[in-house]
Amino acid sequence: MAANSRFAVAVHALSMLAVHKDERQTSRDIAGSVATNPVVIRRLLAQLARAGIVESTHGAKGGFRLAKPADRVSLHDIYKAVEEGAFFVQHEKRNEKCPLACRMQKILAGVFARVESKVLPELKRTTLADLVGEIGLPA
Amino acid sequence: MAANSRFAVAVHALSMLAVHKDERQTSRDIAGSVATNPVVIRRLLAQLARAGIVESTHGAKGGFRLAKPADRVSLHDIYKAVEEGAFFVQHEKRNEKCPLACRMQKILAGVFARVESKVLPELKRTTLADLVGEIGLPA
DNA sequence: CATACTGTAACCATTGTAGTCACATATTTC
DNA sequence: GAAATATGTGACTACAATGGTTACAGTATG
Repeated sequence: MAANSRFAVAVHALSMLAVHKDERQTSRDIAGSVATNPVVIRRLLAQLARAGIVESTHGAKGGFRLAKPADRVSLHDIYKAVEEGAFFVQHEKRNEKCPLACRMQKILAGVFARVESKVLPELKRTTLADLVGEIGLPA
Repeated sequence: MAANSRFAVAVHALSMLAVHKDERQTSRDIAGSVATNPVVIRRLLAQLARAGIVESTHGAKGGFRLAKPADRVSLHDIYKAVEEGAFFVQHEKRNEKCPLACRMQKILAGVFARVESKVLPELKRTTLADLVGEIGLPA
């Protein structure tokens, strides 16, 4: 893995929990499906646990499960939990003495806000349950 | 600068060219406003030149200018020129023997495509001229 | 020819992410 | 209670992307 695939991996892992909603899944199980290291999964799911999306139990027969029904977990919840910040980033330095540079800051903020206002509703509308529905029948 | 601010810097630089549309701007001029190194600007504008968005001339009195009117340069054109790939990225590895993992690929692709279908029209609709219009009157 | 530009290679520093090992802690099972 | 099985997390390595910088070849102007 090279690029930032945290969101994709999170959705994959959570879909797995949603499909097997009656058994706990271990980080090893999930890592097996995602083809990565269990520690990577534990770190990612730790963030999702802090966001109230999953629950974990230690010890034998332990593992992870969803903390709420799949139709109450939106992609936006997941995104917020695992990715920080916005889709676009401004350059933080600029020449404060340049009038254009100073105005660009607000203009770019406006552009980014407009784009985000298109994306967020789509992410909020889609839930884990929708994705699981697309899978067809669970294994 | 830490994060990926190429798109923001590109918009900043191009706005500058749009505002001063009768004089060529040098990479040094632009770097002065953006507060970065001229080479960084030249590298970025070289990509925009390949995309047909700016033109450059070498030598004394040389520099950069827009290759077409500001109302014919959309933010989408700029984005395509300076950022590669999509907004979201999938994890490329997965357990090919796991039925869920295999289906996740298509499901994620669908999700990402839906989000993109919300973003692209917004980027295509907005032009450099729109941004320059927001600046108020040029210096 | 001197000057003033772009284009680009080369290199360094920084940062973010993934991957890995190790281990403290918690829970179940026997 | 001891053994087995989990999570949570610190520490470390490897790697890729980005930005910043220096240097220089090529090119246009006057």
